[in-house]
Amino acid sequence: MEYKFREIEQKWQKYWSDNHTYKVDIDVNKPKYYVLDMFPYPSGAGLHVGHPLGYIASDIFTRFKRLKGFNVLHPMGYDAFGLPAEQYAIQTGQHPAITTDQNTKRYREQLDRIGFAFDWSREIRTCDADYYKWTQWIFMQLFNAWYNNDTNKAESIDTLISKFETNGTSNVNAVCDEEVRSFTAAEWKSMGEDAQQKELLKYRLTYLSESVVNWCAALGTVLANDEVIGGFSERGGHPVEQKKMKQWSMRISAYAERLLQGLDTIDWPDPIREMQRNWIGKSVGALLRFKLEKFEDKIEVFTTRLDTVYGVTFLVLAPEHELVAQITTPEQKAEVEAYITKTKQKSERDRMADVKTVSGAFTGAYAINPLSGEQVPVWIADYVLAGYGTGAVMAVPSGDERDFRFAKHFNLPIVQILDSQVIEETADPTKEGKYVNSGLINGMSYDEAMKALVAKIEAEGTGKAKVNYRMRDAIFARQRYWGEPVPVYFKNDLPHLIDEADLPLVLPEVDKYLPTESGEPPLARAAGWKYKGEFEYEHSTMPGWAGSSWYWYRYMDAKNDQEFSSKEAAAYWKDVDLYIGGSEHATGHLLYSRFWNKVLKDLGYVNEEEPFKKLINQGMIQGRSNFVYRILGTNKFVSYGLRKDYETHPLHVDVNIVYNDVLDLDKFKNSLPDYADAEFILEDGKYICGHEVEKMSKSKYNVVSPDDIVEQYGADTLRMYEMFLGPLEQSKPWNTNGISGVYNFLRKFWNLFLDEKGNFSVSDEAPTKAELKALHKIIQKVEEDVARFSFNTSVSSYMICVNELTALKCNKRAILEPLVVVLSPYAPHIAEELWALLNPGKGSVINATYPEFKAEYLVEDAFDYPISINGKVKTKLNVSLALEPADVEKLVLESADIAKYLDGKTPKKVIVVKGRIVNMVI
RNA sequence: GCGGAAGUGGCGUAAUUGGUAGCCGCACCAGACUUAGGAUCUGGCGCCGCGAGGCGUGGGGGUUCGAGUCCCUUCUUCCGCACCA
Repeated sequence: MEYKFREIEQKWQKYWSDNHTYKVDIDVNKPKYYVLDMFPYPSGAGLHVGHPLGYIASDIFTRFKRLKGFNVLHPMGYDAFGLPAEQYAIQTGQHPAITTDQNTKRYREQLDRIGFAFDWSREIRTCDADYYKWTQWIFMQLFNAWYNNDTNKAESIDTLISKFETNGTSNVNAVCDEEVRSFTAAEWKSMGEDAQQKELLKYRLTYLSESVVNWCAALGTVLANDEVIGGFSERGGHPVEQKKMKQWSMRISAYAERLLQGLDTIDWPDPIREMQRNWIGKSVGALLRFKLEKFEDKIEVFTTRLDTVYGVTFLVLAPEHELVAQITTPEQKAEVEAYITKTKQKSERDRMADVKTVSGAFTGAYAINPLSGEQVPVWIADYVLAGYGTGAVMAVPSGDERDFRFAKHFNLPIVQILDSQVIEETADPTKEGKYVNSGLINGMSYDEAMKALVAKIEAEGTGKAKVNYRMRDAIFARQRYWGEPVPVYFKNDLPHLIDEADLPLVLPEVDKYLPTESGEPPLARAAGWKYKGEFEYEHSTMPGWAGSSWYWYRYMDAKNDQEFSSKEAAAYWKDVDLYIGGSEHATGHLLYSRFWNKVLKDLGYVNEEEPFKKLINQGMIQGRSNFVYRILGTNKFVSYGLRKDYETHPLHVDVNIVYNDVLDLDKFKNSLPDYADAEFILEDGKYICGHEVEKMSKSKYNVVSPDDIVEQYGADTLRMYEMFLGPLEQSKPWNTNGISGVYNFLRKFWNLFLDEKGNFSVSDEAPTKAELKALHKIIQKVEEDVARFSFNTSVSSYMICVNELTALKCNKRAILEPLVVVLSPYAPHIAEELWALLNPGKGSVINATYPEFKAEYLVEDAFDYPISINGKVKTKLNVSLALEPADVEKLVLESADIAKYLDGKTPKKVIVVKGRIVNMVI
């Protein structure tokens, strides 16, 4: 009876599907556990061997938890809206729904072949109207909510309206747009419906506003900040420019502090939490107003170093600052305007790349330092960003390097403010020492000075303590076709939600997936697409992150057509216990999901403040490319070791026709017409290829498909080998060469269950001590490894166990049956087959119980002590473990064998660590 | 520039509390077998050395009876952020 993995795997995959083995339901008698994978975008290329890495790990964890008695939710679905399908639709005219459906089916086939324990009855696709109905519904909740700073949570917009009706704006402490009006209750009531709606829009958690956005002309859409990398689009690498447009946004900035605080409560990798902290960018400082000379207006600056205020020798405004035009003197006008023009011409990228060059222009205006009363000139410079803080800074050249360079360049004064400051060559940002040249705070330390200054500015009304966040509100609209329609129509140019009863607002058909001639998004093409036949719908669609910002709740109750998820389901499944996915979503999906989750919680729909308790980032599987070396100008290829003797050009060769870096010459000749009559210079009769680690990609011919591996070695081998490659979090290259070791292991494991004639046979004899020890070692090891997500070390340990049992010729049921259960999370197909042979008719091994570890089987009575001298191991001595250190020392000193290493000397000191080591100092 | 992660045989890696560095596997070498195979089995395999022995976890220094592990310093690679006031 051979190990026929193809038959076995097909058989059990069918069994699982027919018997709904992995379907789970709410069961209040069992503890819940929720294991989630970041759901994939179903691309046309299908899965390569790197994609399932995280899914395999989460699957092992799921199966293990089930064996441990948990009710485990482990669903899968598709993040199916997205740009690639739409770009393809533009090229081919084919509806993106069709290609998406094809790709999804292919993904499903590929996933099924790997033998995952997904509950497919809960499958979701974000592009299904049944699903996006609820994405639209959540959008409506955000539209109908505002953030109350007094209660520190989102509330229904109704509570804001009633505040307006009773007291106007006077008792409202909200997160809102900057240019909100102040009004009394009477004024509010007399405002008129449209004016009221216009005002409310400035408070809603999702709102329409004129703002500067990242516009990508090549993709024909705006992008969120996290979709722009170094001035180029994340997808496609097209240039992105700043443009002022009316756009939907999400008021994520309201949650900045809670998003920051929450990071301390979740078990996530430090780098991800750090990236989110940076993205949120909290800084604690103060706002300070400088009065302008000759004008009524004041310049407000934000500073984190209020203590340096006496070192201010000039102010700098962003060139876009609203006061620039007003305050510029006639003499300086030409220079300032020229500078502004020059800045505008520079792209975002140029501006970022060119950090070294100092540039700026003097406005001719002066402002008064509110603390020192000194007059300081007002400049403009592009190192001050319009979008951060107030768009104006107080320049302290002694303490800030940029200000220092600016002052040197334009010959502005530099004033020392701390006695310990060294400012000959460069700025010194120190907080040490006592203040000098600093009026009020002379002689004080940093802490004293800060206290005194904050008290002073708040008392005089020239400023206040202030916390600033770098995170901006998130743009929530794309001028594209393949996304969720926004459930909004326009009346008198104002947005209104459609009736909840009219959900879902279905994506309409269009004749082309391109913008209209007038530059409107594709949805503007939809013929007769009007709300109640009368009102224009919003023509933008939602961004890619909309559908993924709440999907873990849908899995809890995927078929519910009354609610996005029932209260009962949310109360039982609560949150995701383990979330596995790539780190590329650090500041996108993982931040937006936390944001929506908090909104849903504030509005009373869910219970958890944080959606993902533990997060693990699986590493990337890189490609390992192979190369052949063509001699220049010929069709002759020289083997790797001899290539230095010729002038060659390296060419990528398909890794699937190379074995252990040896090229299959026939397959190579057949691979391309050009190669049909290729000639070779061999070494040792073989053609050896070069190799290099690169990204796995089609163009580098290093893509390995899981389908091919499953076909050749089986899914269990693939699963175990992916884990065997190394720690889950680490990036590592895929090299199919090593896989035979894992395959051989499974065959060796299988052979334990066979007699000499190759028939299935296990004995009911009592196990020996050595056999029990081998078994309990692996029971313990796998338990520990899974708990710390160290899946690679388990695989080695299984190998050790099977090597030991093979050497012991163990075929005993008492050992092998528990071993099948222990292996089943990693290699479920072979485990099912053997479990069925051991226990005919008893059902799936997933319903077995993980065997109990008993430490007594691991106890040894003697130990080979390493005997070291000055820390270097010289020999060993077998001593009973019952002996105490003093007795061990005595035996060591008496041993003639050890005496010869002592060189006749008496050790100065002997250290005996029981059960570990003996060290002698001579 | 700032922040983070990581450097161990030819390769992927292991070493859970400071206690025998290199487990497990690949590749390689030698042998056996013969349905001559990208098969299977046995043995070897960190480096230098015939050997005794010496050296060895990116480099340098330190703490310790003892350091891959802790501390200082330095180099390299990868990732993120990047005029953030």
